Amino acid sequence: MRTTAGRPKSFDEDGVLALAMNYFWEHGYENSTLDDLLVTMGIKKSSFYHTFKSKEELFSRCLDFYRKETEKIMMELKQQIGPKNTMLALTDMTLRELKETGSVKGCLIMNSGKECYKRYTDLSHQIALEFNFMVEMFNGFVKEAQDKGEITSKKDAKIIAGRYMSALNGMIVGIQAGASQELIDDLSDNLRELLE
Amino acid sequence: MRTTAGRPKSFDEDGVLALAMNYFWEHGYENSTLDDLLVTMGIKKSSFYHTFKSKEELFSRCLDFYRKETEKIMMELKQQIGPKNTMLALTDMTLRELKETGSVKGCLIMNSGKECYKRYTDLSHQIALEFNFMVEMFNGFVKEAQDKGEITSKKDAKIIAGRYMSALNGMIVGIQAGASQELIDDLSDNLRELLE
DNA sequence: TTATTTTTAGACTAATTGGTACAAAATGTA
DNA sequence: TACATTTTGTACCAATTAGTCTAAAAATAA
Repeated sequence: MRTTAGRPKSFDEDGVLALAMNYFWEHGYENSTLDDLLVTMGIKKSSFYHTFKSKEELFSRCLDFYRKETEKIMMELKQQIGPKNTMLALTDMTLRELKETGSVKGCLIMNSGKECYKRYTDLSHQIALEFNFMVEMFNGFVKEAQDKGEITSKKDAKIIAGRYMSALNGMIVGIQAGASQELIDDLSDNLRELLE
Repeated sequence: MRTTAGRPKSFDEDGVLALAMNYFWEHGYENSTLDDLLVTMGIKKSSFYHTFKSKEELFSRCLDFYRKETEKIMMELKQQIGPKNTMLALTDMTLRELKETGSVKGCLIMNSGKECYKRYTDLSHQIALEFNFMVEMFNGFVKEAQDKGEITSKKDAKIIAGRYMSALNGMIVGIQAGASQELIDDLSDNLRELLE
């Protein structure tokens, strides 16, 4: 199946993409320097620019990678624990991350939306697409949960999904701004109620 | 009342603070360069460093200024339209800003919380204080609104206030990530329902 | 006037940044 | 072998950044 001549690529593109994505996720776009990313990815600068156009293009591909990866993970989880519990798992994961590491990263798409807003128009446009893609996925989850009777609320699935996402993001921003444990506890109760 | 010798300060400290605060609010902390800020404040670099220790200290003072200013405005508004309507005004102002300018800035404290999180520990600590100060203020508003019968829900005021703040921030992040008008409309409906 | 302080103005620094250029070595195919 | 391609290494670049320094002018009090 190898048809091209020359030295073959020694690194897996998706592999380094995953590494870069996690670094971006942890540090944000602008706060990730190219040198940091290169160390993380384990490749040299010349090698990087041979494969990727720029830091921005790398980030763009990471955003896409993130959304696809998230979707894949959620779909697999849905098979195991059902749609409602998969959505609740997002809240649980956030709370567990906070307990175990002392901080929360939040959703890469949301973080990037805020960071790129009104400053990187190309990225913002892409982020809007990824965001709405995720909204659609959540809609599907809620719909399925309603069909299965996991969610008894007769509200429009779109409304439930949107409010849940929004409330989750609100909680994350609150945590990052310094919300008390008491407030965090109540906000997570609220999240669970939203899926009843 | 003037006792000190020497040339008197030609600029009002609160005045330039307000100008800097608005610039930070629009552009964020790191994306506001010192030169931009100096132009905005209308003072020279030497003059700036004579009065302020550093960019970080300026920002710190702006955060404090913002919170106090916000509180003052909300207190005044409360006198005119009552506590519940004052809280609802935050949502309305956000929606109006979006309609009129095509974008939303969000709350400076929240924005800064995200930007400084795990990176500027001193600022993060201060932001947590400002944040919880605002939470307390909102609690007071809800309590008063319940006493007046503007809010009929018997839920704990703390819970209502926390959920409202969180939902508002969730909507703002959503808008900045590219939420559809349909979603925005529903989230603002939700915000109104939270204060019933 | 004299002492004190703030102002402007401009040059300067040291560090960081994303990105380019180039050559040599490595690793494959034909 | 000849050719193609990727890799490493290193040097470099141009721009941006927060902050320092120095000196002279301006505005006030005593």
